[in-house]
Amino acid sequence: MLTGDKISFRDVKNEILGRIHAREWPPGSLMPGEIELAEEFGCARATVNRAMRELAEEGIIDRKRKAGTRVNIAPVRHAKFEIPLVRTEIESLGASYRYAFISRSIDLAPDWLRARICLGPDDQVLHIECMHYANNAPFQFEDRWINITAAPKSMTADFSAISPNEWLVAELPFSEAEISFSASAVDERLARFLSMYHGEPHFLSERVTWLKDLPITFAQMSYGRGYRMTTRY
Amino acid sequence: MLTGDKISFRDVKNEILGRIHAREWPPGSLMPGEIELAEEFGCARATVNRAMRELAEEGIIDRKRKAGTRVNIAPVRHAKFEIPLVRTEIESLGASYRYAFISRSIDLAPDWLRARICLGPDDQVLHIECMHYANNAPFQFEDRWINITAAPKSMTADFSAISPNEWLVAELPFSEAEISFSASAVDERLARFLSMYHGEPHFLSERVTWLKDLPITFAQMSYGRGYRMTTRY
DNA sequence: CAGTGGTCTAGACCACACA
DNA sequence: GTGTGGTCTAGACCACTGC
Repeated sequence: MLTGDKISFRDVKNEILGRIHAREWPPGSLMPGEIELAEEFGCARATVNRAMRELAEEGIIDRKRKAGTRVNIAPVRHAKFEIPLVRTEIESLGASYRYAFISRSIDLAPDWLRARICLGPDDQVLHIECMHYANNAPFQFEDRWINITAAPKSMTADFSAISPNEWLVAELPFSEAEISFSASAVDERLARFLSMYHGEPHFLSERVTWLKDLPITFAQMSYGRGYRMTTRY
Repeated sequence: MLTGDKISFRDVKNEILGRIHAREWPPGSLMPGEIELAEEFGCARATVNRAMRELAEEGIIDRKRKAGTRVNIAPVRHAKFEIPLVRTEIESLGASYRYAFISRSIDLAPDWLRARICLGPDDQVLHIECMHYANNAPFQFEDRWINITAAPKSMTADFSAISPNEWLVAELPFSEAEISFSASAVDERLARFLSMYHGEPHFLSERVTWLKDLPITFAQMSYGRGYRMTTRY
């Protein structure tokens, strides 16, 4: 367990993980306190604290004041997915990126959108459609709605040159986002843009972002054939 | 900014975030060092360190020794998804859970599986198929392959009573997992189990887990109609 | 009320990466 | 080399919560 002369919080973490895996501290059981472990490992309590805090963040253990620390029975695993810019995503695949603008319009927010992101009946939205290509093959169709009240500057942005995705990240910080993934069938129009068949399954990502309770944007990203989202943990 | 008499790492974090949002430290710029900030905020360096470390973990800033800390130009956002037991997932929706065993067999690992998770040509696998229901409606079809070499105990488990999902979580720790999501069309057999139409899109989740380079299990989870995976960040 | 984790401090040394 | 972040320490006080 010694990697050097001093005990690192990583050593402590690994040792604890090992004991949990070895069922030395079985799921549901109470682990020793920080002070006790610090003495056993010959390190400061802060070191044990950091190790255990990280394990708690990862969902391996559960900590409560006064009650102590327990090994989680069903460790709720967390998978972390990176949410990059489409361009970054494509370029990191080693492919060339191309952006294509499709349409732009300004409308009263349609009812379904008002309901979805809590807009008033008189709020106007900027509606953009565009495509993202990887090596000139259709990669993603972006259907973007921007709340003009929250982002008046979007009116003057030139979305024929820069994608709304990229413009928003650069211009508008957000405090909160909701993202969801599902599978859906492409309709006839979408099928043409993505070079797919009408009714073919596609991976759909929907995103809403807010800046302090003020809805900024709603987007539907439809991915082309064969897209998969992968992560390790 | 003061929440009490002492400066918390949360205060520091919020203050830094505020300045980044206000473009006081624009994207790509070099931020002051830890010592300087600690002096400005009137707290210890460790406090600033923790604040900045968390911001770095969240992808907001980028830290390098000697080079200093910079605001990320394109903050790579991370979305965290919980990966619970199917049962837990269903119950937390307020629905009743039911498990149904379908089939069990022991075979030489098929070629596609050997290639997928790096098995030898003579390795045997336990193949289980089962269903998970929410309020008696089809929720998920689980197609599970277990590496017998890595998990000999699985041979004697009673998978007609407990789902492989649950058995594995309880019995076999893993050190690493890969998970991926995609959209696919249901084939004829799957359609019957999920009460869907042949060719209908469904959300597909694939998972591989390892224990120190030793592949343990591969699973395909096919979700029923309308499933969506959602998170906030 | 008392015990456990949560956090802050002040100081120290180390490791890495840039010049 | 030298400066910046990375980490450990020893000690202290606080806050929550179960008894």
